[in-house]
Amino acid sequence: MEKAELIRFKAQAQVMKALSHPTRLFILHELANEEKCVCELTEMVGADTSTISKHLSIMKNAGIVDFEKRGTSIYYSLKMKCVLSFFTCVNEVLKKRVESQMVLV
Amino acid sequence: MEKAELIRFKAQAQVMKALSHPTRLFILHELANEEKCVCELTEMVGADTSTISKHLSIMKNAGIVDFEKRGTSIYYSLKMKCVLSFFTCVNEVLKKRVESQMVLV
DNA sequence: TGGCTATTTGGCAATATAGCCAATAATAAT
DNA sequence: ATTATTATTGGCTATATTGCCAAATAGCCA
Repeated sequence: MEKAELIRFKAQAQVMKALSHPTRLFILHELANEEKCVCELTEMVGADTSTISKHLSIMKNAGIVDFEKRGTSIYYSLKMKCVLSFFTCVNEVLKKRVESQMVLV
Repeated sequence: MEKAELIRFKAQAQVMKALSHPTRLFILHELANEEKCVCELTEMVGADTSTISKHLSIMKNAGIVDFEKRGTSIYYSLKMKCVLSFFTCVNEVLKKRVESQMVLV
């Protein structure tokens, strides 16, 4: 593997990793509909504010979400909507997996 | 977050996680062209055979790759080609990130 | 100002992941 | 049969991730 290739794969992996946690997928799912502030997401997930803040920070650093300060709240929104298209495929993968498990029964 | 939702997000996260490591992305990239045996991938990556075997196992469990034994070799192939389509978007994310860094200079 | 709410950051402990080596299994070739 | 080749698994250590708490920061309002 070449060095330039490795750098690119690392960068891609970082973006994918930002989409590899159940809570972050939930957040993505919510932001797909409309922007939400940290407190709203915290409430919905039922975790500590700091935990949600860190998840959002990971997604922000990956370039997936954007934020805007309004009053004391910070509203996060989905910056790269194209990531939503991943889930058609991911769900196909899951479906195929279930199907092949069915065969075993 | 509902329980059924959580289960689904966990399953999706597992698939995404299988695509969140530079080496696994390299493997994906190679398998996109043609099937490869573990020894070929090991050679290309330059890691221990056991390391590559474990990476392949993660991708196999996620339902992304398939394998076939032929002789003493085991050939892995890309089962879910749709995952390749992710990278158009991932590269857009990376491009936007670079662009916004450019603005800062 | 002082207090209140919203968010981020640092620190820490628990857990998960990665990668090497050694041991094992399965097939092929001499 | 014995030996060589290919791959998987278990074990171990190093590193990364997660999630809570506590502390710090920032804006709003009385």
